Amino acid sequence: MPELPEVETIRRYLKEVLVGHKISLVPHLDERMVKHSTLDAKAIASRLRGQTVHGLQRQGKFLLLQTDGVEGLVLHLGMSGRLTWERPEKPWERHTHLIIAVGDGEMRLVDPRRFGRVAWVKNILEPGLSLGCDPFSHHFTGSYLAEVLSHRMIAIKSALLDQSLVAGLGNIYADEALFRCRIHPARPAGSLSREELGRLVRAIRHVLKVSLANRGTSFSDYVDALGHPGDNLAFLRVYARNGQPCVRCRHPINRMVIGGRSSHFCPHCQPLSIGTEGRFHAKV
DNA sequence: ACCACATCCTGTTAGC
DNA sequence: TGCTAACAGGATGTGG
Repeated sequence: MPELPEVETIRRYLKEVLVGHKISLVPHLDERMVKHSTLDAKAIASRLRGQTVHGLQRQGKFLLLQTDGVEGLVLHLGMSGRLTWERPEKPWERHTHLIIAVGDGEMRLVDPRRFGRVAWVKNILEPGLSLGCDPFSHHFTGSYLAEVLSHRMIAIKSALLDQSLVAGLGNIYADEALFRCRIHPARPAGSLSREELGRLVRAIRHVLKVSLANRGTSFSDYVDALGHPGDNLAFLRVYARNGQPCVRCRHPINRMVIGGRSSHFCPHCQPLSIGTEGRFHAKV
């Protein structure tokens, strides 16, 4: 599933081929992908035609296409969405829902599960996505997390998936970050100490940075704008590794459902009981 | 305000 | 072997 590193990898490539070029045509936009939009599919297609692309920004897992004027297009890849750069003569793949023809190529959105979305917004710089801190922003600190998580009983894993708190994490990197800083995913968010929150912030930045350097994790669907998989799968230490030995202590990795999402962790390195880490082995 | 759960969707996998 | 059912999850909406 495309999370921050995957979306950013796609953005970096598409930006180069799109910016400065004119949209000649939007030959296809499936109405079913247009959600929470101020314009319907037809209107979006006719509005984009003839406009020049001025930028492609990212906020969390959203991509923002800047064209002429202050309005613009918001894209989200959902879970199975792929955004690729193709030759116009290449036949449409099954589940192609959006095609934007620019210069001598086409940007295509293919999304079998249709969890992704396309929306036209009145102000592309303030698209109203209600996103929390960018993990790489200097505002994203242990103090920030302490403030937004204080007295919250929600599992820290669920809190990390809440885009209004931290923008860009998904299931893979939430699990990986919690493993790195040795915090159990089911811990109540408000129970984490300031020291733990500081570790968590550094762990989140680390796992995202490593994945970005590897051009993302190709677990099931993800490929970059040229259709190439990312190289980060080999760097995952807990995600989808249930039953396999922990890379740190050889205990088998556990899987449990938290907030309706599968969570992977080492029960030895990430004890649930508080106040015992580093001194005792949790018994549970 | 906070939190749990249902919803959307289809390709893949587990189970009988 | 072949079918069906469960599963996967990002954002949003609902209801407690």
